[in-house]
Amino acid sequence: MARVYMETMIQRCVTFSQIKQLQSHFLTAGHFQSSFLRSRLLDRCAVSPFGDLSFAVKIFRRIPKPFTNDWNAIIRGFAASSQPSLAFSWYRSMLRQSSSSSALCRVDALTCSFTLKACARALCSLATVQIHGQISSRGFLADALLCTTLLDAYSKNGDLVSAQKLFDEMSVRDVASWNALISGLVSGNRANEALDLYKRMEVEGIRRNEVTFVAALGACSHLGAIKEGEKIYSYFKNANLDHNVIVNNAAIDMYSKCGFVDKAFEVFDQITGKKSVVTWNTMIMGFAVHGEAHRAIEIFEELEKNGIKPDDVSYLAALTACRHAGLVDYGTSVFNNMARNGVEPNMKHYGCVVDLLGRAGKLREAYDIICSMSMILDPILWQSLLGASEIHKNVEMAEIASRKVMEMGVNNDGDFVLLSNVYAAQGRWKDVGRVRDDMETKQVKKIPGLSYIEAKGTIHKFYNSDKIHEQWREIYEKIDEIRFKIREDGYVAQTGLVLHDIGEEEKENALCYHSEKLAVAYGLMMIDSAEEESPVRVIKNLRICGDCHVVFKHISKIYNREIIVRDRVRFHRFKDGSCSCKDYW
DNA sequence: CTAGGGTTAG
Repeated sequence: MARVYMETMIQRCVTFSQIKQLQSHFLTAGHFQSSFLRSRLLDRCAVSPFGDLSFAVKIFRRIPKPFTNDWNAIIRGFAASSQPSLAFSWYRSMLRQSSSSSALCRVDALTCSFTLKACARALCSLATVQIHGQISSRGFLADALLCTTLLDAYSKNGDLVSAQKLFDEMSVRDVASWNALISGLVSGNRANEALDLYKRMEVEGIRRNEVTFVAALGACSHLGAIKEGEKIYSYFKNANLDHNVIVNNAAIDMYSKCGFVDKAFEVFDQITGKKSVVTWNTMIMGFAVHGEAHRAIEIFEELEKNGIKPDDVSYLAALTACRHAGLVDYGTSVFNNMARNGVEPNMKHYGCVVDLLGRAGKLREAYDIICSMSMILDPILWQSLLGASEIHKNVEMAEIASRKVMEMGVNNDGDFVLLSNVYAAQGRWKDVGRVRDDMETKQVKKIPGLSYIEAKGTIHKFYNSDKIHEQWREIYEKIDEIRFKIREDGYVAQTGLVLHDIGEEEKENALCYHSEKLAVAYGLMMIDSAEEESPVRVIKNLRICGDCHVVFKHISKIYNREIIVRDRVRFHRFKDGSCSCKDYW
C-alpha cells in the first residue's frame, strides 16, 4: 500500500526540491529497500525536465550494488543530456559490473535502447556497431522496438547500408521501422529510394501514419517532386480528419521547396488548429527563399502579434528574407534585436548578416562583423565575403577573404574563380594567371554542377555537358535553337564568367551546355505548356550561373514559359523576361 | 511483483 502511495508521490513531483524532499524521506523511512521505488526516483531525477542529472548520479553512487534499472535510469539521463557520449561510458561500466554480479544487474533491451539513443545523438557509429553485437548475442533481435532504435542509430550515423540490411533482416517490422528507414534515406540524400520505399508500403498495404507522411513529404521536398507530394498530402487529408500540425508543416515546406510558395501559403492559411512556431518559421523561410521579403516579414511580425516567441530559426528566416532582397536596415535591426529577445545569434545568423551587408556593398562592415565574432569561424563567412567582393570588384577585400578561406584548408574551385574574376575585372592578367597556376598545383575540389527536372512523372538528372540522357541529341539541338532565337532578342553570352584562357567561341561553348540549360531545354521539349500552366521547374545543386540566368530570362519571354530554378540557396522565377530575384543575388 | 524504450516538421 505504502509503495503504491510512494510511486504516486514520485509521479506527482514537478519540481526539483520536491524530488529532493522525497529522496531524503525515502532514505529515513527506509524506502530504498525497495529497488523499484529507488529506480523510479532515479529515473525521474535523471530525465525529467525539472530533474538534475548530477543529483541522480549522487544518489546512484550511494547504492552499494545497483540493479539494472538504476543503471538504465542514469544511462537514459545521459542519453538525453547535452553530453550523450557519456551514456556510453556508463554503459561500459555497467557491462563491467554486471559480469561480476548477480542476475539483478544485467544489460537488458532498455539498456541497449537508451545507449543507442545516445549513439544517434552523439554520432557514434563504432558504439552503434558494438551495441548491435550485444543485441544479437543477447537474443534481443526479435524486439521490434529495439531494432527500430538500432536502425535509427545507424541511419543517423550515416550508415544507410547497415540500416537497410537490418531492415531487410528484421523478423518483425512495423510502421515505425518503415518510417525510420524512410526518414534515414531522406536525410542521407537518397530521397528517391525513400519515395520508392514509401510506394512499396502503399503496394504492400502497410498502414501508414503521420510520421510516414512527414518523411515522404520530406523526400518530395528534396526532389521537388510536386506530383507525388500532392498525392501524399491529399491522401493524408482524406485519411486523417483531425489535422496534424507536423504533417501540415511538412506540406508547407514541400510546396515551397517545389516552387509553389502560394500553395504553401494556402496550406498555412487553412490550418484551423494550433500553429506551432515551426509552422510560422517554415512559411517565413518559404517566402524568404522565393524573394518575397515583404510577405516573409509580414508573417514574422504577425508571429509576434500572435503571442509566439520567435526562436533561432524565426530570426534566421527573417534574416534570410532580408538577405535575398537586400533589406539592409531591417535585417540589421532584426539581428540587433535577437540577443535582447533572448536568442543568441549562431553561425547561420552571422552568415546571413555577413552576406546581407556584403552583397549590399558594405564590405567593411561585413568584415568587421566577422572579426567581432568570438566563436570558431566557419569558412562560409569568408567565402561569403569573397563572393561579395567579387560582385563589387574589390580586390583588397577579395584577397583578404580568399587568404582566410585557403588558410582554413578549403580548396573549392569556386573560390579561386571568384578571386580570378576580381583580378580580371581590373585587367590584372598576371594575377589571373597566378590564380590559375595555384588551382593546378593545389588539389582543388570541383563540385560538379548537377540539375534535376521532373518530366512525365520521372526525375531526370543532368551534369554539365553530359551526353548520358537517351535524348541528348534532341536536347543539344534544342539548345542550338534556343541560342539562335535569343540572340535575335539581344542575348550576348556572359563569357567573362569563364575562367579558362581560351577563345570567345570556346568560352561560349563551355557555358551553353551547363546542367541547368540541359534541364530547361529538356523541360521545354517535354513539358506540355497546354497541360495546366505547368512551369518548367529545375533544381540545381550549386548556385545558378550568371549566363544561365540571362538565358532563362530571354527564354521566359520568347517561349512564353515560366521557369523556376531552385538553386542551392534560393529560388529564381523567370517570367516575361525578368526574374523574381530582380537580378539581386 | 509493479514503469520505463522506437519513427516526424523549420
